[in-house]
Amino acid sequence: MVCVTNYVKYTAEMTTDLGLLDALVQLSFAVQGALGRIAAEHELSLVQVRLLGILRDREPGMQELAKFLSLDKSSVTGLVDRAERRGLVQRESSSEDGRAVRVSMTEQGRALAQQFVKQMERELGALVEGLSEPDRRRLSVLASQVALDAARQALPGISLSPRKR
Amino acid sequence: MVCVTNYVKYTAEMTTDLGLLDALVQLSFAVQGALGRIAAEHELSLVQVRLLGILRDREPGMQELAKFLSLDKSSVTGLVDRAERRGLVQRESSSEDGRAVRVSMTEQGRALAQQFVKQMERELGALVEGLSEPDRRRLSVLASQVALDAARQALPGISLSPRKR
DNA sequence: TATTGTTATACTCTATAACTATA
DNA sequence: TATAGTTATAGAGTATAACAATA
Repeated sequence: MVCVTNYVKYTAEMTTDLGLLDALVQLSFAVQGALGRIAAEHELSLVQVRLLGILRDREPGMQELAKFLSLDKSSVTGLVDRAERRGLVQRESSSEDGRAVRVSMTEQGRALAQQFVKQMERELGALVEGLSEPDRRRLSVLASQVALDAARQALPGISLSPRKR
Repeated sequence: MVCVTNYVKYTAEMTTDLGLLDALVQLSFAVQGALGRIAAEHELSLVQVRLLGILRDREPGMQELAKFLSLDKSSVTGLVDRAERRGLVQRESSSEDGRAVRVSMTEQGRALAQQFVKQMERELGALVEGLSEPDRRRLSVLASQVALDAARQALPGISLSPRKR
C-alpha cells in the first residue's frame, strides 16, 4: 500500500522496512519537506527555488523556461514578474530577436541561491545522519541510478547543457 | 551542489553517482513527479491525494486534519469543501461535541483512492525497473531508514494510530 | 475563556484564451 | 502564418484575522 499521508508509525527498535514503494514515497516527502521548509523561510515557493536553480548557469527565454518547469508560458510570466519584483531575477530584451527576452539572475538572487544550497546541505545532512558512511554511499549510488533512469524516461529527447558541479 | 532544476545530464554508460544530496533531491522530484502526474490525471492536487490517504483509516476533525496536513484550519475548510463538492469526502457532525465535525471518505472517494494506489504501484515499479532485485531490497531498507528517521525528527511527540498495510 | 470550525480577504500559482509585436 | 511574450480571467490553494457556536 502506498502511504501518502507523510506520516509513519515508528518504534524504538529500528529495522522496519516500509517496502520499496512506501519507502520512496515517504522519503520523497521528507526531502521535499526540507526543501519546502527552507524555501518558506525565504518566502520562496518550490517553483521559485527551481527557477533560481535553472538560472544558475543559463539565461533562457520565457518559452524555454516554461519547458524546463513544465508550466505554461503565461504562468512563467507571473512567476518571473514576482521574482523580478523581489529583485532576484531580471529580464533583458534579446538583441537578436525583438520578440524575445532573456531571464537572468541578479546578484541578490545569486546570493540567496547560495544561501539556500548551504541550508539544504545542512538539512539533508541531518536527514541521513543515521546512516553509516558505507550505507550513505550505497544510498547515493542507488538513488542516483533511479533518478537518472527517471530523467531518461521523462526527457528522452532533451539534451541539456553541462551543469557546473 | 544541490541541483534543484529537476533536470539531470545523463550519458550512455550509466555509473554516475550524483552525490548523496543531489541524488536524494533528484529522486524526490522523480517520485513527486509520478505522484503529481497521476493526481493530475484525476484532477487531484497532491494535497487532495494526501487527504484521501489520511481518510483511508481515520475520520478526523478539521483541526486534526489541519495538523496532519500542516495547514491552517481555514485552508482545510476550503480543501474539504472542494473534495466534498466532488463527492469524495463527507462531513458528519459529531454526536459528542456540537462544535466538531468528522470528515470521512465516501464510496466514490475510496474507489478513486484504490485506483490511485494501483497506478502509483505501476509508475514506481517502472521507476525502479533498472535495479536488480537485491539492489531494490537494499534501496528499500536504506530509504526506509532515512524516511523513518525524518518522521521521528519531524513528529517527536505525535503518536499515530496503526495503519493498515 | 478556550476550542471548533467558518467566513472575509488577499496573495501565489496555475491554465486557457485572446491579444500584441516581431519574424 | 508562426513564434515570443503578455494580459484577462477563472479557479485552486494558502494564510491571517475576525467571527459564531459550543464547551
